[in-house]
This record gives sequence, structure tokens and C-alpha cells, in this order.
Amino acid sequence: MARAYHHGALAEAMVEEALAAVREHGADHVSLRAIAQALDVSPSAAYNHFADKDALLVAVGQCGLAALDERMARVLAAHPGDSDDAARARFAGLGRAYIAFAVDEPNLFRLVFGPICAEADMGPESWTGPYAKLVGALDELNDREMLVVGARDGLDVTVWGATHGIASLIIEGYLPREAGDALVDSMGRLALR
Amino acid sequence: MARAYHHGALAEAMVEEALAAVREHGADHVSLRAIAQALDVSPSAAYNHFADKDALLVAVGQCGLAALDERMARVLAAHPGDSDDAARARFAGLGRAYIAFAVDEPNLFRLVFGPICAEADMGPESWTGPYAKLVGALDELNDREMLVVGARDGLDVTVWGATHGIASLIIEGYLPREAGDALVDSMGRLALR
DNA sequence: AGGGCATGTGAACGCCGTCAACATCAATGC
DNA sequence: GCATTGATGTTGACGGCGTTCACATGCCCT
Repeated sequence: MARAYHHGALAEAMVEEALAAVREHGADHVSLRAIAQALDVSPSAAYNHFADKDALLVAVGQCGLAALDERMARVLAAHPGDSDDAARARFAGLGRAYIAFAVDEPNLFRLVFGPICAEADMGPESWTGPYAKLVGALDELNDREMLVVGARDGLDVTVWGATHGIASLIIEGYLPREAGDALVDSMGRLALR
Repeated sequence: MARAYHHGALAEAMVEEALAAVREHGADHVSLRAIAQALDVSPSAAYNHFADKDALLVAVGQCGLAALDERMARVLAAHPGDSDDAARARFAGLGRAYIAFAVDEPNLFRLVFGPICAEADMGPESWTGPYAKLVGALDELNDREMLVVGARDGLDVTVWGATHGIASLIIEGYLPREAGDALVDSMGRLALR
């Protein structure tokens, strides 16, 4: 039975539908009314679950952030081990995963790091997932004395910035896809010894 | 005589008004109708000069890009000379100027590098201004053998990416303002010898 | 002087987000 | 078992939006 909301899961259904719409058309170009119609529900029904359209988009953004975090977690899982090579692979893989997420889901990426989600801080605790993974990888390299001497200072911010910037510039068409791999290589050459 | 459009400069006036609106409220949250009203003109008048709202925003974006380029040009002019120190100052100054532009004009920055302006490519020739200045500064450092050996490969993309990424993350509130200076320092430590 | 063309107007269309009043249904307490 | 209550969904409306089309206006060129 499709008409199961009403003490059902309208909120989740709307997030799901909105997520699909954002992925396809971008956060701008998504209309509350269209989402409601797709769910055979009146437009105003949304307001029982979300303060406004932006609140729904923030919920979508949290899904997107979780997806990014999962990609990065998978990379860590795919390169276990205590060796220098494994540490290097984890570091490079995290960067590649971040960029791959942006390339695969540009509209989601834009929403997650755009003004709507940033303003409503989904908690520094949310994006702490990805960021903590990066810091962890860098600490590991540092502990293994694999970093150029004196490089650790500010390196987390630099690496995050470079990765984020390249990802943004790629999805806006200012740089070709290959720039992603080029960045990871370049970053490795600069920071690793 | 203020009411001088009609074979006047409505197009320029609209860009100017739109520029002000974007700077204050962001490219989303800017309405064609409001701009027209501010200029005492009917909403449909815009369509004699711009294909649609996005075309107007692209024109605004070009102004923004020109402003960025001018900031960077000013930095180069402020640090003339043939010395290593001057070359270093130009390199660091360009990065700082890029970030300062984003911090001072976040809404303009978002528009310039956002989907609207990227899609309508204002010509790789447009943003070539800032990019060429960066490449020039790096070439100069390279000619002076001030770069870490082997670092030049892909460094322009890395530096652009890092600068752009940090700027984005700062204006969305994910990083504090000081991260800008920290990045420039960190980048210098990594790439310069 | 007059025709043509660029420019601006007015009214309308179909969207949009949002709200307030109302309907409906599930669960709870008697 | 039934009424009350609170959560949930509907209806209809409001004002604003981008855009279009038929029409007015006024400058420039011949």
C-alpha cells in the first residue's frame, strides 16, 4: 500500500526524493512542490517535518556528507596494514576519494559545501568524519617520519584546501579530470620524502 | 537627468545594480524584478539586453573576475624588482590577494566560480588573467631555481587548487580567516627551498 | 517629414515558498 | 468502547518570481 504516510515516514521519503532531485538537477532547481507531487502529497505537508525548504536541503546535505565519509572509510579499509606503503596508499587514497566524490556527485558536493549547509552548521562534528580521517593519515605519516621536515605545520589545512579546491575547479570545468590525480601526485612529491 | 535610459545605458545600469545586489545578498536571493524596480523600469525591459537572468548574472560575474584580476595586478605592481625576495613576495602576495578577494566579496567569489558562470564559459580567456599571473610567478621562481627540485610539475594546479580551496572553505565558515596566511606559509615551506 | 528599429510598458501565465484554517487519523485515558 | 488530543495531511490563498507577447514610445536615418 503506497499511501502509507500518515504516521508513516514522510520525512524520510521527502529526504530521499529530494536527494534524488538534487543529484540530478542541483540544489537550486529543486522545488518543494515537485517533491511533494512525486510523493502524492500536498506541498504544505512538508512543513510538518521541516521548518522550510532549506531545512530539507540541509538534511539532504547530511546524507551527502555521510556518503563522502563512507567513501573515505572504504579507502582506509581497502589499504590496511602497518607499512610505509600502506600509509602512503591511505593518504593518497583519501585525496582521490574526496575528488572522486565531487566528480561523481557534483551537485551533492556543491550542496554539502555550499552556503545553505554551511550556514546551518550541521555541526563541526559532522564533517569531522572526513577531516579527522585526513588528520589521522597525516599524523601517521608524521609518526613514520615520512614527511619532509617541518612540513607537518599547517599541512592538514593545506592538503584539505588543495583537495577541496581541485575538486571544485574540476566540477566547474576549470580543470580537467586528470588534475585530480596530478594533484595527489604533486602533493606527495611536495610533502613526502 | 537620471531617467536617461531609452537609448541610454540600461544594460550597464542593470549590471551595476545587480552587482550591488549580488555583493549584498548573494546571487541566489537576487531578483530581476527588484533590480528593475530599483531602476524605475519595468521587469521585462531587461530582456532587451539579456537573454535571461543568468545572462545578467554572468555579466556580473565578469565584473567580479575583473576585480579579482585587478587585485592580483596591484600585488604584482606593489612588489617590483628582480630580487629573490621580490619574486617570493609576488608569489605569496598573489595567494593572499586571491584569498582576500574571497573573504572581502564572498558572494561575488561564489558567483564567479559557481555553476552559472562556469557553464556559460566566459572564455578560458577571462580567468586566464589570474591564472596567467600565477603561472608567471611560478615560472619566475623556477627560473631563479628557488623551487624544490622536481616540484614545478603540476605545481600551478596544486597552488591554484590549494588557494581556491582554502578561500572557499574560509568563506563557508569551515576554516578561520587565519588559515589563509597559514596556507601561504605552508605552501612556501613545501615548494620553496 | 516620415519610416524603421531599438527600446521600454502592461498584462498575463505558470511556477514557486509559505501560511492559516480545516480535516483526518492513531493513540491514549476514562 | 468512546471521546479527547495531538500529530499529520489537505485546501485554498497570498505575494513574489522569471518569462513572454502584444503594444507603445521615441531616436535616428533618409
